[in-house]
Parts: sequence; structure tokens; C-alpha cells
Amino acid sequence: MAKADHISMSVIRRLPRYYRFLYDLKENGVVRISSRELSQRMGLTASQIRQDLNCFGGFGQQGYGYMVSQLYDEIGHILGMDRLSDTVLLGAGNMGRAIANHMDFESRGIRLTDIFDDSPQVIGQQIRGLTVRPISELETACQEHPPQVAILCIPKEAAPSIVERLLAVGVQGFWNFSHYDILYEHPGVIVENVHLGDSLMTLSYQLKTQRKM
Amino acid sequence: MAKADHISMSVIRRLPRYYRFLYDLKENGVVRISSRELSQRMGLTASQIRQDLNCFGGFGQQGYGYMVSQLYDEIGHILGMDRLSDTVLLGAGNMGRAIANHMDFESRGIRLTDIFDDSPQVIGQQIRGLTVRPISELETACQEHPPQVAILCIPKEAAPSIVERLLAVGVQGFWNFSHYDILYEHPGVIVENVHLGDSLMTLSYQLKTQRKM
DNA sequence: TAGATTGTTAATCGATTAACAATC
DNA sequence: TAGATTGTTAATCGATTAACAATC
Repeated sequence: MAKADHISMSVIRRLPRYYRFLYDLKENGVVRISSRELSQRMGLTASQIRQDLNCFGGFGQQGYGYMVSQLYDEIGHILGMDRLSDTVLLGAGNMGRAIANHMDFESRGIRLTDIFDDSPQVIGQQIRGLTVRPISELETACQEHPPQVAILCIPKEAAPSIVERLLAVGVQGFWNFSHYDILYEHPGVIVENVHLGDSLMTLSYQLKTQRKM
Repeated sequence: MAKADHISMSVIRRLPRYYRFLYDLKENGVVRISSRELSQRMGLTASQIRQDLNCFGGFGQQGYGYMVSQLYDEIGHILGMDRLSDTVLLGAGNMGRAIANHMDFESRGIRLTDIFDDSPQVIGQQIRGLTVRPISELETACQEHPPQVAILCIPKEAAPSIVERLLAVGVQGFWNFSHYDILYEHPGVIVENVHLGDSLMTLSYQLKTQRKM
């Protein structure tokens, strides 16, 4: 029943992974699991799992372990998966289209409501059942249907001004694939910078370093 | 001149971000920068920047700061950007195509040499100047031209067996977009798991938590 | 020289791991 | 009851920040 008032980012970033592993266990008909067995499957320590879960409450049973299905639901609830945030996608180039088509938004708390782009070749196209609209219509569209989240798949140069416009229409969260770092602290605005290029570069670094040993 | 024998992952993950900021400064004609000014632009402490850089060597000059262009080159060298790793892409669906078209591989130490897919509709298509080949040709293709890195944009179910086949042909690094967690420690094999879904879920969590305050 | 800013050591803070009493 | 495993506190480890002497 211990509930920390502030949960560290390290813990939060592990939650979706627990959620995935528990889903698989559930699918495979596993009813109960101990922190020790889960830790072995996930490559963590049992201690860390118990510590993490106890940030939110005592979901286990001493001497027995955790009910897979119940724990799965609890984590889903903690992550807010039982509620959808209306979301607009900015930029329908390669990356924007891939994200729109590839992501399972609804099971991750996101409802995609509109897609915007600048380029005449793309405007009017259908992506995942949505018609791509010109960015000039952003404000009117968002007045009808105010989004909580914006996904940015736009060029770096375009990002600062688009971010301003999105903040003006009340967007509270950004999932940012652009090469522009959103950092200024508009209080209460959440930013998740993805930076795939950075991820690839750390792989290159590790590869290079590995080879020397 | 201090050189740590082992660099922590926290430091490594910050390097590409330094690299990007330094590139921009260089582009804007900034010649010299102090750790203090850079820290303000990046939203870090000056102490952390000096600490990070000194893992690799003393690149600054006391009383003066750092030469932007020189520091940029040094970090590029540390990250191994002056050498390309031959790389194959597995899976040319939405995500695979987007990654292939969108990423600036060469400036991140990667040379894309082959693209493989299973689906007859996709095989034979041209993506970024490469013809998509059937996965059955993986072994023969890799014998001619052994890749160091594999990018996985394939379904979860397909991942385990493909990973085995790639390890067998000598792949040393995986950039993994599949929902399958590669964790087993084949010694010397580097894995960079991306998990975009996890990133989106942490955004949902933070949004939900934010709202309560 | 005086002023500025690094490189580096020391202090603090936070996250992970270990240990164990509580309890199913 | 005895055995197992949690919840939770304490110990350890690592990362960040602060401080300052070295030096350009």
C-alpha cells in the first residue's frame, strides 16, 4: 500500500516493458508469477521489480507471488491506458506515414484525430482513414476538436513555429520525432523527444568500442 | 588528458546530443563556447558537460572555453562517425521503408547495403536505390558482403529466428524496432532496442499524472 | 597581471541491490 | 505448520553537482 508521491523517470520508463512481458505471460496462460521468475525473463533483479511495483501499491501476495492478469491490469491503469488522448499528427512524409500506419495507438492511450501536412502532393491523401489537411487549417480544426497531444514528424526548421501554434491551441504533450529539441519549460507541457539518429549513433559507438576489446 | 577506462551509458547517450548542438553552433559561425553557455542552451549543468568531455580527454582551454569546430570533430571521432558499418535492413513494411528513406545513415556511421522482406508484393521494389530481396537470400547475400549491423523492422513472431540467422552470418549489432526484446547476452553483440510504443506510453503516463496536479 | 574558465577532486543526491521481518 | 515470497528498510553503488586549484 506504500505510495510514493513522486515516481522517478527510471521507474516510469520500465513500466511499459513490464506491461509487455505480462501481456505475453497472460497470452501464454501463465496465471501467477514471482518477482524472481519475472526478473530472470526480463534480465532485471527481483529486488528492482518489487521496488518498482511498490511505488504504486502492494499488488502481490506474500509466499505466492503476483497474479499475472491482475498485475497487467494494474499497470495498464497506472499508465493511463484506460483513457484516450486526442492527438494530431504533423507531417505526413515517410516518417509521419509510417508512424500513422504502424503504431497501435488505441492500446497506448492515443486516439489519432487529424493529420496535417504542407505539401500539395500529400494534402488530400488518405492515411489510416484520415484525410491529410493543410497545416493552415490547424487552428480551425483544433478549435472544433482540441487535441491533447501532437506528434511531430516535420523538418527541424518548421518545428519551432509549429510548436508555438500547437501550444496556443492547448496541446499538453509532444511526441517529437523532429531533429529540433523541445526544451523550454512551458509549465505542464510534457515532451518525449525520440531522436532516432541519436539512438543509431550510440549503436555505432558501442560497436566501435566493442571491437577494440 | 584524463581517460576513463569504462564510459557509462549515461555519458554515451548524451554524446549525440552534444554533437547536434555543436553542429548547429558551427553552422551559425560560433567559434568558441564555454561549458556554461553550452549548458544553458542544452538545459544541463556546466559541471556535467565538463565531466562528460573529460571522460575522453581535455578538449578545452582554461580561461577560454572550447573551440566549437574542434570539439565537434572530437566527438564525431569518439562516436566513430569517421567509419561506416555495413548494414542490412530486415523488413520493408511501413516502418522499414520509413527508416530506409528518412534516416541519414552515412552521417551516423552506417552504410545500408541490402534490404530484405518476405512479402511477394514488396520483393523487387526499389527503396533508396536498393532492390528488396527475399529473406531466403539472406545467407548468400551476407556471404558476399558480410554486414556488421542489422536493422529489424519485422513482426515480433519473426524476430527470434531472424536474429539467430543474422548472428550466424556474423552480425555484431542490432537496431531493433520489432516488439521482440533481444536480451540474451551473446558476448560482444550490441543491441539497441527502440520500442516506440514504450516511449508513447510514458508520454501518456506523464500526461495523466500532470493533469492531477 | 587579472579575469575567466577549464580539469579534477570532493560532496551530494538518487537509484539499485541486498537483507530480512512480515505474512500468506 | 513449514516454505515461499512479498513489502520494506538498510547498504551499496553510481551519477550528478559543487567547489576550487591549475592555468591559459
